[in-house]
Amino acid sequence: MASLQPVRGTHDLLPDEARRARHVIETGRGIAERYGYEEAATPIFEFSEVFARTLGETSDIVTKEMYTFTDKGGEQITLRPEGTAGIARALISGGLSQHLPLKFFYAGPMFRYERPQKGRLRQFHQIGAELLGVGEPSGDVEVIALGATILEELGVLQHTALELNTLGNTESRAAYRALLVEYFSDHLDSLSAESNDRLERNPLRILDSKNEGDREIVAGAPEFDDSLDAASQEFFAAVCAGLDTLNIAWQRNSRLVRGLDYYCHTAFEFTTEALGAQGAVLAGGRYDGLVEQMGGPSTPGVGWASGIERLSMLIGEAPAKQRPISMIPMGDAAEAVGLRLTEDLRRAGYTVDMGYRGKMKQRMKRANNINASVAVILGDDELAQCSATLRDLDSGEQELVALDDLRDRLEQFR
RNA sequence: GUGGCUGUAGCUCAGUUGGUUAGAGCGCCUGGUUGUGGUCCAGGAGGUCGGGGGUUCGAAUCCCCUCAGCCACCCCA
Repeated sequence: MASLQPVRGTHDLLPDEARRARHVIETGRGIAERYGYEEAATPIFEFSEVFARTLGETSDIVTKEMYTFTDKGGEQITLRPEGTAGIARALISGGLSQHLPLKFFYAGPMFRYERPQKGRLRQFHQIGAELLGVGEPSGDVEVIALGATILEELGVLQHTALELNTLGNTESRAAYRALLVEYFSDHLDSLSAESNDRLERNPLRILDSKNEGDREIVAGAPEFDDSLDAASQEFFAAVCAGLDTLNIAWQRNSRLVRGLDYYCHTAFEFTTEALGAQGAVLAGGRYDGLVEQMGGPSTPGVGWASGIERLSMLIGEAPAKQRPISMIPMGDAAEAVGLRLTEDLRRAGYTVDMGYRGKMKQRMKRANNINASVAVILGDDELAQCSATLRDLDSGEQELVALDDLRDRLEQFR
């Protein structure tokens, strides 16, 4: 076995898998454009502070998952663990606030130092969408609808369920958090060690604990809805109503919380059973406080991200490759003619393969292996008549065609 | 980061209580066909049994360490 292993949690995208990833990205990009989202790309590394400040000092991502290093200039740099912070930073540093609302689509690699598992990698890829400058619930609806449409187009929507929750506005969230801390503090001894830890850092997370003992205690915890003020309730109701209008099925999950500090109001996840413990396929929410927290003007935002590898695992086979035409010259004279024909056809838009060596049998075999639809055979007999033999590789039928007519005759094999 | 399972040819796997040159199917290469693939027949190449150390006359097989994948926790995409 090769002693050269890829770095843990990374993997190669060989053509088969690359094609699937490309299909996911192109589908996402195409649909995002119909919704008015334009592609944007931010650097894959930023000053560490961009993530540390926005994701929350106590979040898991910041405390243990960031790939951080000091560059040769002494700067603290971090490989991006997610896409939203970079977009927000770009909004501020590019002075884009005066062009709001802005609608961005992005695709690219993300990095998190985690223990790898199926559907969980250290370098993984996401597509994502961000809507900036829209504080209305219709923004949430649009963003979720975009996600649903992409999943549908990829053929995976039926394998997912949309879970929806609200975290309320800042005031409601703070009030609920206080109630939770008060409640759980009375049960400190019964809570798991992990949840004790969470009480300090992110008490909402306890609601989502899978620990049996925790669940019993959680069952008696205060309900989020009781802490929601009128404005927050109204907002959530509007989002739900919008989804209903669009016939997007959803279910309330009052345990659904987000790990990142900047989320408020809507939180959602399209989840699946098909990926083991990694249920989230496409997830996001509203982050009205983020841009301001980074030092920019107060700017509402809502968006989501989706794991390309996870989507790829759900879609099965990628669309079929283009079937090439196989050029098969026999001898030096034919080689030169074949080279020229191949180039002409390629420039005319055909996909053409011409081998670099080998006897006819080997070249035919290669034509078969690459799933060519037709072989163009050029030998002395053909050249003498300024013609080529076309062999239909599916039917096995072949015919002599004048070189001048070649391009037209190949039209049916495109 | 914690716990568990796994690791034999390019791929999927077999390998009997430790015993001689580690096997199969698929794939790959060559020939049967001086210019005809996909079917068929014949032959061939390819493995330091994840890596390192140990026990033993002898290790793919037993023990320890390590790396990687997978599963659960955690977290999420």
